[in-house]
Amino acid sequence: MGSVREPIKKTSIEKKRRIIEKGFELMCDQGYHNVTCVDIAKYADVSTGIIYQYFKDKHDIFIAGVKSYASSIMYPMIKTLDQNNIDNIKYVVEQILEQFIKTHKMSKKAHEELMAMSHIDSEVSQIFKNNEMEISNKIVNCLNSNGFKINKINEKVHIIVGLIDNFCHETIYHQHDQLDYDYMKNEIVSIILNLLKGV
Amino acid sequence: MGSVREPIKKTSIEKKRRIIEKGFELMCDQGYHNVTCVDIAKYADVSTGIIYQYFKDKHDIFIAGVKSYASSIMYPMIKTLDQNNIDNIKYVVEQILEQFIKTHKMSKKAHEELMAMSHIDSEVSQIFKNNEMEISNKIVNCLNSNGFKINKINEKVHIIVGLIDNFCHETIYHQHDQLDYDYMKNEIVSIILNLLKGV
Amino acid sequence: MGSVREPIKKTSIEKKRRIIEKGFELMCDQGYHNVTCVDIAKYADVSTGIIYQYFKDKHDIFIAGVKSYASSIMYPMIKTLDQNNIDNIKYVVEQILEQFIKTHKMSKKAHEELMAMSHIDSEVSQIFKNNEMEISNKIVNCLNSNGFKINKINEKVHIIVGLIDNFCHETIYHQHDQLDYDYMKNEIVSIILNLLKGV
Amino acid sequence: MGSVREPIKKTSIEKKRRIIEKGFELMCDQGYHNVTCVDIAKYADVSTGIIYQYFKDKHDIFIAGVKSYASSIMYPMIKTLDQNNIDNIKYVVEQILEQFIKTHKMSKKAHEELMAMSHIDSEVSQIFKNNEMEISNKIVNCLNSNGFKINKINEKVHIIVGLIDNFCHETIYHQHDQLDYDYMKNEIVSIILNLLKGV
DNA sequence: TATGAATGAGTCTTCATTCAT
DNA sequence: GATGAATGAAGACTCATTCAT
Repeated sequence: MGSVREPIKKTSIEKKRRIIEKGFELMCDQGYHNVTCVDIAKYADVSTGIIYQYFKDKHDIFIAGVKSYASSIMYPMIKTLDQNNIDNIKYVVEQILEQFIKTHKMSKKAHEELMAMSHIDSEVSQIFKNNEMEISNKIVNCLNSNGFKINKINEKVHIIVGLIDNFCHETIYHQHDQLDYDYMKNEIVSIILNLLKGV
Repeated sequence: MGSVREPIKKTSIEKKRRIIEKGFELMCDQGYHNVTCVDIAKYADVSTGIIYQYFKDKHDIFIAGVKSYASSIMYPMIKTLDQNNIDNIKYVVEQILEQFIKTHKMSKKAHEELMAMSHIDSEVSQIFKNNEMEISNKIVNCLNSNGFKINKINEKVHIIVGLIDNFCHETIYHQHDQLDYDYMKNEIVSIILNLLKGV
Repeated sequence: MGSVREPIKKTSIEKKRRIIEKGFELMCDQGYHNVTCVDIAKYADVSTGIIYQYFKDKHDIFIAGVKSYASSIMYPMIKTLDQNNIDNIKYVVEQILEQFIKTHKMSKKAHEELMAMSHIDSEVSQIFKNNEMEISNKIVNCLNSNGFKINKINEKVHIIVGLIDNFCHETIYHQHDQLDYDYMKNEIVSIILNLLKGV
Repeated sequence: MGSVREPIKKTSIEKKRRIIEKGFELMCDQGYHNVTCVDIAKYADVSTGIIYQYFKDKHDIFIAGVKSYASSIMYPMIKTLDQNNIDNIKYVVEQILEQFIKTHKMSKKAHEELMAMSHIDSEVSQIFKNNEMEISNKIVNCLNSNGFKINKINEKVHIIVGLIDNFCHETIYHQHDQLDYDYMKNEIVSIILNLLKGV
């Protein structure tokens, strides 16, 4: 009964990595439900059989991809938060906003598919929830260690992350033709700064 | 080439309605991709054949359900906006927020499935985009006709709708254990009022 | 248990006739297997239900059409054979050949479908076999009553009918580009005359 | 989009061959329209899935069968034509006639189904038209290379092939009870020889 | 008689997963 | 370990025929 194995040889590790990378790419591009395991095998240039040596099923590949993707978009954000000692808080907020948009723009299609899946797949949604939590905590810590004394800081950071997220999606996907996005950005930054100011 | 027919007789119209209602219910509950047309037929207590008389395919049923659902959640909101002459703006905002949450709470499962689909199905996303646009316009009109002179009103209303939407989801789905939702709600209402105040 | 009924009222008789005519037309045009009973009902402008009052099933309609068609192509041929007292046998043969081609040209599509069905449907094939037999007998009688004393006349007439049939199909369907059809016709007429000459 | 694949391994080639052979046999026996792909799979003792790896659909299997069948009935005829130097033309003609009948007798059912399909399926009809053309050309070449100088040879050979074809069908399928088939055969041979004699 | 909506068994087709090599 | 041909259960869709009105 073919249970999933962990590859040991270097070539095998590389092969598993390629299945995740290519498989995830394909599923994001074509949609999880529109991609077959044979498609993935072909695209990753491996045999169909080998997939079931390293993964339980198609879903398993996707989850592996999501995890890898999630940490990859986390990484630059965390780096930004770690580097900055917050002299100029406005600058930092703007930078994070920019970074967020940039990261999402890199893979619109992937992001859409992921958002979809996060709504119907509890495993995926858990990964993203954890991610968001981690980012929120990072921000809270960052603020604390920079001497900000903010009341109800967790609640505020949640609102902030939501604002950023929304604006990001608005910018990338909706493209309401007549909206002045620069104005919106400034407004959002100002709301955020206001939240961080107060008691 | 069995093209889709529109029922004329009263019993048939009722049957078509039931397919939409029951089919949508089932798809939202079990997930669009986990439900077959035979399932829908059984659940709606009709034959499989009749489904293909009134709908092109499963997707067609879903879209019909989405449209019906979308207008059903629109209706109370619009009514609230129409009724109110805004004496007490704070009261109105709070009311809308409450309504939004209430409406969504009524059908959590449906909402998740719909959010998922709106990310991968352009037809669904279009319906929601239109919906959001309409609500935004309603709000803008409401504000204007109540004598509010607000600069960049469209942009602001978009930010507001996003804030409401986020808070609503946060409240219903995430349930971050230690967050003080009442505090968050007040904070959001205050941000909104601030936005509506300014030039 | 809806057994087939014979219509009595004039409008009903007319309705049955229209089902045969239109149904046969449609089946010949689109192919027996590509036409549904609902198609036929629509095309004949009757309800689907009524079809099963007058016919056992789809096949039954086709057979009725075949019978009607078969006698309709028989009719002119028989008339020609009846009219002619064979003064000039060559002239008569040529006339029959011409008539045969003309009749077939009128409904190529129908004829193809009929030929197809006659190979796989014993009822259809029986109708055509009877038809051919009748024509052969007619010819034999005609020749006899015109004073021809021909040995093995049945065998010869069969060969003749086959020759005519072949040439007719060749002319209408095959259209081998470089063949001299006029020459072929003359050759065939000459073979026929030769057959009729001998002892 | 599962496109058709060509088997490489020996066992697969054999499997594809069996699908054609058994599928064609079944379709000829039961009738093309009365056989499903599942039937074919069962009869050929393969899974339904594999059928769609090697063939587009049922029709595709049938065409493959027709091609294989067509060349198989061509082969002995061509061999006869190639072998003979025509010392005794009458003997050769009789031999061909005999061969034709024998080949057809071997698979009456198949032949009927094929004739039917050739009337409604352009792909099938094309195969047979090509076949007939090839045989005609073979005969023409054979005659030429044996020193026969025949005017309008193509036209005559077409008439001859038609005569043979007709007689063959008459013999096998119609079985008109009172006809003297031996006499008919002699008559046909004599007509053929007459045609080949003349300028 | 007449209607045409409704039925559901039957077909085609796909694809996650297995297994002989 | 690796392959990819093979499996067959399951889903989408059709249509001859029935039946409530």
